[in-house]
Amino acid sequence: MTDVAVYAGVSHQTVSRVLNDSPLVKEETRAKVLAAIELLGYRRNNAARMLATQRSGRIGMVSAHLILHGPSRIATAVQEAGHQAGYEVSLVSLPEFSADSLSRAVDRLLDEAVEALVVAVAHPAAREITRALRTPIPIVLAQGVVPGQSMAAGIDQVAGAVAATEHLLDLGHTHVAHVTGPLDWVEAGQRRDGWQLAHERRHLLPGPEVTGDWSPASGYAAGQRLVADPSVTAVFVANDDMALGVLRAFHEHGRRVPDDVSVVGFDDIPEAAYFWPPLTTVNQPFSLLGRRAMELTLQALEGESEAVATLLLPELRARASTGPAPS
Amino acid sequence: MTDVAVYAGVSHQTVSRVLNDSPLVKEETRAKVLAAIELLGYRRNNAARMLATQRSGRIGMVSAHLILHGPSRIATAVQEAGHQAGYEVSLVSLPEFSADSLSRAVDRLLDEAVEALVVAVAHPAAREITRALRTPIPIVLAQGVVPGQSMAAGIDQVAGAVAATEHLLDLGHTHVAHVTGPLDWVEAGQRRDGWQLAHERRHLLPGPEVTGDWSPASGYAAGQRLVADPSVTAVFVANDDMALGVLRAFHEHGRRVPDDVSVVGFDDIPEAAYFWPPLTTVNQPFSLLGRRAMELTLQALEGESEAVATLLLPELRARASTGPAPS
DNA sequence: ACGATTACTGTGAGCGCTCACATGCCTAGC
DNA sequence: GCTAGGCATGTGAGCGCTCACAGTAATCGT
Repeated sequence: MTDVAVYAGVSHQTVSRVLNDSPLVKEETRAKVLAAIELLGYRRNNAARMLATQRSGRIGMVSAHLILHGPSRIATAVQEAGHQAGYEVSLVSLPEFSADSLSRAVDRLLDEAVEALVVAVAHPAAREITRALRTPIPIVLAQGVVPGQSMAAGIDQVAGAVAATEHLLDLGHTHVAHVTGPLDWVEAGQRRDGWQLAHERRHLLPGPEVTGDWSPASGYAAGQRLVADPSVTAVFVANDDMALGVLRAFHEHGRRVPDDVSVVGFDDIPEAAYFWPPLTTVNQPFSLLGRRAMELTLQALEGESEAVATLLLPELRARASTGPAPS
Repeated sequence: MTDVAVYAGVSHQTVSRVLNDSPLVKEETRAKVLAAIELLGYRRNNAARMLATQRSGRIGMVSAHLILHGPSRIATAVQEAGHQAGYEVSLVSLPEFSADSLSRAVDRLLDEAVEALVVAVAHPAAREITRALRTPIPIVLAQGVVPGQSMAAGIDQVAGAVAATEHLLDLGHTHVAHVTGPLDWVEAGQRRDGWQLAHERRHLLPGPEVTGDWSPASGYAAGQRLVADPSVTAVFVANDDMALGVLRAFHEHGRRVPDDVSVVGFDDIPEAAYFWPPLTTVNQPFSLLGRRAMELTLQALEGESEAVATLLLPELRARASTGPAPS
């Protein structure tokens, strides 16, 4: 920086002003400085800047299972929203779901002097752990959100599951089976709750429940068990990947979809519309969620009072995999 | 840090030594310092450390289309390998494929003082742009790699495409149709080359070629065009997502897979084995690629001579979507 | 024509750490 | 008993930037 200053014939402070777009620098001087910067290939040293300003301009995000559709969409959306707000977003992904690995990830981010933390980990323990953190920075949850929680943005999983289940009940099915996700995920539990709630509201007994792990393979295994039960005419599967496995199991056993059995998924992955048959599913507004989470973060950063959780509404996408109950 | 030093009754330098695991500090003193750190909730200021050491311990990665399977797998693998080597990995994703957006992403990373750059962008221009960069840091390519290139790790797309095509020719098909990816992706071109090469080697004429954009929707559109051609008994599709669309188009037109027509995909996404029928496809060793790219990066960081590109071999996974040519 | 304002630019300290070096202490060797 | 050498610790400078403040020159009003 001194080099630039000398070359442009000004003081280091003037160079600093040019770099920070200060309005109090003469156009002519600015041009000289800019030219010197260009010529010398100068880049401002961010570490020094951070040290002097006591700010990092960085927001930390911790996420898990980035290979899955939902988490990866959320991470992308948060990152983009952060960039737009002029922040750098550091993403650390958890190798596994342990308290230990979470706190190591947070540690890592704290070392980078992040000014806020967005936690998108669907494990119920995530809430407690992050709450127990003794740091003054704002923490926003973007997954595994329960209603009424403060500083959190989520998608209403219960509402989505109710919509999916009701869609099937409306078609005349008397009960709906359910393939759950791993129940240590907040979302998996909430989708299961919604499925039960929809039955309760109509005074119906829910169909059988099988637990999966989000993977197509687990859906396939679940499907094979459901095939054995002839009373099952409708299945609500907790995500699209597992629904794919369920569809395959039904195909293999000659059960036609939707003639013999209807299937609904969750997530609306890009592939879902091209399954055979095209999958009725629940679309989640991930991009919106990312933006909302970032809004909350920025508000907190500006010292606004703690906002309450926002729950966004997912939306049913009816396709060919669901039809009236067989008579 | 001074606070800690005072509290522990030592000098700031001793605290620094404890923080850096220096062996020249007495066990007793170390314990005192550690206690003071714990009590005061002290965290070392990384910005100051970077400023003093002139090192950032950070590797930059630029990637595009993180929603797609391949790119996201590569990014995850690189990040993990970097962490294991004690580096922080900053990932910036490109909103689009322009030279401008690439150089902005690189700028962003250079601002963070990254010590090396991993570029995983499949666009041919990426190579030129990064090469033209006037920075002394090592740059490693992890996608869009052509053989013989230096400082790059890639997966041999041509070999994969040859394997896929030959698998079909071996089954007695006299020619294979091809659904390409967007041809401004290096990988899409290379898979197309491999498809042609396999035909040439057997002195056969390749079947029709349709261009897609990686999405299931584009695969579906391509499938509808291929259905119209009764001579098409085998299709090599440049990725699994498009293959899904192709399968659906065939289903809709009553063409049985694999009895009437065989389909091969590329990528081996987790869903592929559960398509209907299960999709024969080409598995790419993404995790290995990520590790390899990081190895190259670390070598370059240690000042080793420029290594030549590594090309990893993908592997055909034969499943039920391919069968003998109809007689 | 003078001080009061405005517009721009310069000065020096300090952010929190590590580096190179200086110092003090203890043990071993003769 | 004295010194050479190793171990443990302390000292001060400086990394590259921004902040608060102190100039200096040009402009204005009366």
